[in-house]
Amino acid sequence: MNENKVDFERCDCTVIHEAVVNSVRESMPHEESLYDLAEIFKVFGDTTRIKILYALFASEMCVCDIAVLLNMTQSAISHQLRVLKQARLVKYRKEGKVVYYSLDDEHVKQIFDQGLIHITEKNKI
Amino acid sequence: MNENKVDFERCDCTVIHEAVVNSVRESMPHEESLYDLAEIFKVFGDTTRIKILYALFASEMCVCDIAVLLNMTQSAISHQLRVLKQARLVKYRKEGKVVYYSLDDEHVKQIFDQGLIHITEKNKI
DNA sequence: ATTTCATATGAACAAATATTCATATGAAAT
DNA sequence: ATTTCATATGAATATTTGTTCATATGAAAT
Repeated sequence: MNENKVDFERCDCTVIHEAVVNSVRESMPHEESLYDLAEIFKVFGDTTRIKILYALFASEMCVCDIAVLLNMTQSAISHQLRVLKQARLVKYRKEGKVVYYSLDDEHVKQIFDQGLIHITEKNKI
Repeated sequence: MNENKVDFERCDCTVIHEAVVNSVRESMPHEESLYDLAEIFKVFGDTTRIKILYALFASEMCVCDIAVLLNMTQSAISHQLRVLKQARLVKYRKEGKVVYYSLDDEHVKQIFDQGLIHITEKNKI
């Protein structure tokens, strides 16, 4: 009796498919994994950082080089490099005053390529 | 003379490697592609949307089901579904009052998998 | 030692974004 | 026709996030 409908307080509507919800719930990855996944994509979700990563695909570069290339402030670039560093997407080496940044992840290119496939797929209406 | 150093107004430092900058500049994709790429990843860069997409990996669901599953407001889910719809990541079909959402992109899973590879890679210190 | 210069960083500000709340829409049932 | 209910949506709010500005750091050159 009433197997298919349940009332939850959190939602302002009556559930239609309890069985589906329960089944899907079990198939969901852990909260933490989902959070981490969103965190990486958040890092990729900014034009400046995407540009920096693409630049580093081509060559290791110092902060100032990147700033000139992207026509942005040294400070802005430095802040974004910190984000990329924390996400362990880039690494660096120091040479005197100059700090050279380079890619620290072989998967970035593949992730980007998949993203581009999505774009081109959706654009050919 | 002075082939390796140039002064640009936009950057508050003296460029070190003009040759590198010029070379990298040529290898950069078009501004528009980079923008579009960042836009998709921005969509993936939110826990709620990631959860919705994972739920839809498992099964087509109506808005209310998703709200209950994720323990969130129907309104919040509806707003996020709109974002996913605009990014053409989900599609829907109506059946009376109920609207069923499902995945509209075969690449999402692959993009997520690449992201997860990055996570697990980086977590094994 | 002092100056110079590349980079890093904290605080402030502006812009973007997620959620909530109230309400609209529209289809089915009464 | 009116009510009910699933979903959509606009406005308001709260939070996050990117850039700027001023300044700190630290290494090399003077």
